[in-house]
Amino acid sequence: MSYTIGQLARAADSDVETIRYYERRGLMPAPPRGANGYRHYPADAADRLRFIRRAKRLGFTLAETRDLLALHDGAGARAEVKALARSKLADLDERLADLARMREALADLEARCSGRGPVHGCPIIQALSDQEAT
Amino acid sequence: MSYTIGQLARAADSDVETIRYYERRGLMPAPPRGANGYRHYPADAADRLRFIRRAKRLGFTLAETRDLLALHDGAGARAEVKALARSKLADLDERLADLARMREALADLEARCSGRGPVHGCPIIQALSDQEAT
DNA sequence: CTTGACCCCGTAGTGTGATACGGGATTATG
DNA sequence: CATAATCCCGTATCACACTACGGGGTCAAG
Repeated sequence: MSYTIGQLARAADSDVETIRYYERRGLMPAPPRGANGYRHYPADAADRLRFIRRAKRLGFTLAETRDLLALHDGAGARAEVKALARSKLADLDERLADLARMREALADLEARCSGRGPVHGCPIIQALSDQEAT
Repeated sequence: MSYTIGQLARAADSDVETIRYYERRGLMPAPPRGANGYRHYPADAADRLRFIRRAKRLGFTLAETRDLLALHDGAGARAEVKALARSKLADLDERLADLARMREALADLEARCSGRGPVHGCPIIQALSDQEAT
């Protein structure tokens, strides 16, 4: 048996509109249609949706996930998968470093703010207003 | 003397369009206009643009920065500034934790992938395809 | 056989932070 | 005085990942 799009959405804990969106974006292949035009999904379509969700959880964008799926579908070498992973890892490291820098700067300011009295003299506002700093 | 929008953009290392955008978004107050309709900015407008840039570097969104500016402009208590900082700190911590989790999961997978041979059997693809995992 | 659930499609809207475009007025430069 | 630079405005576009809407066809249950 095959799924309708609504059944697939329920089976994969996804959403009809999202599945149609993934089809437009090239992540889900266009399935065969019945005489009424309805999409008929094979059983493994739900796996593909889960694959997409897991890739997203690892930080891959839909475009990158599409590439991973293409690799999964058989075209290419394992080296390409590793390269995608490595590049995403570098991306995550960069974002982590950025966020960590923000966090430290803000934590320092927050610690120095008494939280009492008027805004005037608040070290956070002062730091943001600093004439000197860029 | 006062700045035209272009002079202000140069002085604050910003951009004419960005300044107009900040005005629309309520971060920059609408300045007085000349007879020709041109905006005339006071000298401290450049400080305000720098304030915005610094707040962005600390991770505040434009909407949050608008709130910080309102506080800076005199309305409110220091406690509100500290509360905004704390809440943004919590936000940053959450994003850091999310990213760190992603990073660890992906780093593990990446380390286990030989990078040689066919995609079939690749631990990264296998993890994404796992029937069991959510 | 009607009603409601489901499906189709294309298009528009969301939020974030800008950036670009096009047409028209004004001002500064040579 | 011509021309280049700058200013005005509203609207559109970008990336990202959806989500919603409107209008119409189809299908299953009572």
